[in-house]
Amino acid sequence: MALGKDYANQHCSIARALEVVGERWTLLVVRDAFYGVRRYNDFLVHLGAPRAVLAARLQSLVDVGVLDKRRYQEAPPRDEYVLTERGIRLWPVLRALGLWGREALPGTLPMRSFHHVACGTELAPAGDCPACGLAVPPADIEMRPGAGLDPDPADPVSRALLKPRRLLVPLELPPSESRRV
Amino acid sequence: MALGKDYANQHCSIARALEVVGERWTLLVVRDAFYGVRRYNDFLVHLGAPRAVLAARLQSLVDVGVLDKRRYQEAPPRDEYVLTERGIRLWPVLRALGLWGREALPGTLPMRSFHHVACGTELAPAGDCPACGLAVPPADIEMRPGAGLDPDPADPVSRALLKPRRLLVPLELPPSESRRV
DNA sequence: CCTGGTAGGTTCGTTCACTGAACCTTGACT
DNA sequence: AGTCAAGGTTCAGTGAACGAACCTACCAGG
Repeated sequence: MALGKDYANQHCSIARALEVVGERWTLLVVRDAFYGVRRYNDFLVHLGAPRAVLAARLQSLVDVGVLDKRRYQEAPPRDEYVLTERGIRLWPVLRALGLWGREALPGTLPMRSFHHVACGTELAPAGDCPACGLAVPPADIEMRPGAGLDPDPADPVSRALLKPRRLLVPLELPPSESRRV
Repeated sequence: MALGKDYANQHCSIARALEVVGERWTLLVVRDAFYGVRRYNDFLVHLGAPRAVLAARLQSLVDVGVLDKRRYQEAPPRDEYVLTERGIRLWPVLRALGLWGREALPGTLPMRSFHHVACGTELAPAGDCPACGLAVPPADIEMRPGAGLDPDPADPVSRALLKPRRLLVPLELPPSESRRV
């Protein structure tokens, strides 16, 4: 958000958090990372953000320790962006935002639902499993598509996200798909 | 965020929520509303946002039904901005952000803690009361200042927020205080 | 009647960030 | 040598945020 001076003297944890993840696109990048997106180009086609902005956001998320940039291939050199422990702790924020967007805003069909991978039960609003009575970490959550999703999206990342998927599992696009940008 | 086209075709509840509350200052306005701030000038001195931006944010929050603008005095005409039911449902978002800002970001002293007003117990991360085993609505939460707060802030709103306060209770500033802007 | 003060804004010029398009680099493949 | 893909950077144009000044309505004191 490039705020610095104004938010800095707010003496407030909420303001501090917003300094880090409050800029445009930032939380959507983190959301995609939970959905398994790891590569620059996949973020790009899924978000539709300008390349320069995406590069800046990825860099700043790495700088604050939310994402880790790591080499996954040497020739040609390719990096991927993976959520750190600190980034994974942002899940309750995304969860709360998504819940509010779905329930408090009018005329929204449910886009995705989140289930405990061990038992299939849909998670309670607080993020725990009603059946097991346990707090469910993001790695044990399965995302399932809902009625509000576009059934035939244009970009390959959205198409891959139409299938039920466990959070944080890297998204692997079929080679034929990655060509359609 | 004036995004419209880009976020709009994201088919995602998180993106929809961010369209509404994702702009700079917006969530801090909502936070202040939870703390009892209701008047334009109080938001202004506490946030330090430009007047034009604050006016635009308040108006857009009224437009989307998060705040209600209502006349509380006729002569001279004075309006106050109060959280609606829809706005109050944003509490889990602020809670999650504040928790992350405090626990995941380094070097932060706790600024405020939140307690169940019925028993005084500090709330669990999910927002429930560990002693009573109940989900606690914002109206039953008491905010208490923590070690990270500036003990002698410049503006009267920050000074008023140094005392333990129940959420959503309107902030009444002593007349002598409101003069020091 | 004149001045001053307060609440709640609007207007305006400057600065800064976002946008979209084009371009660049590295390495693999043919 | 030419082409392709990934992952960027650069750049001009636009829109939003910023800070200061100004405006309006009302009341109080001298």
